Amino acid sequence: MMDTDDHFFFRVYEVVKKIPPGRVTSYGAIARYLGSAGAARMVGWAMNQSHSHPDFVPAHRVVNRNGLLTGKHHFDGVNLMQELLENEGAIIEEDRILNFREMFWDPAEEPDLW
DNA sequence: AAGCTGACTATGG
DNA sequence: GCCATAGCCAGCT
Repeated sequence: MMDTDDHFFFRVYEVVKKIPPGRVTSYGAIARYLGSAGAARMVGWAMNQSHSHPDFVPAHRVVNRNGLLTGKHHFDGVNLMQELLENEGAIIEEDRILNFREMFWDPAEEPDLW
């Protein structure tokens, strides 16, 4: 485990930045990938602080396990998150990604990341 | 220092 | 399939 602790947020950003356009993932999937299953809430917190990260972090591609845009209220515009996702091919209705299952991207199943 | 909070999730009724 | 409950972990008050 080494330095995973201090770099937890950093690692979260690294993973989020690797989410391909047109794909989305969940907080839990990221936490699990980082070896901290159950730290899904921390991933959410990391997103909350993502503006502090020097690089662009596509936080809009991270939603909860139901494909619900739980973090939309944290974006500038109320519908900014939704618009960004729709621009990438997501079909959203009432803050929920209808084709979530089809867009889902699990970092733990991506050999390229390892 | 102790308790609350939250961009979560899994489980049971 | 929807609602309530309980773990979860780190930051914030």
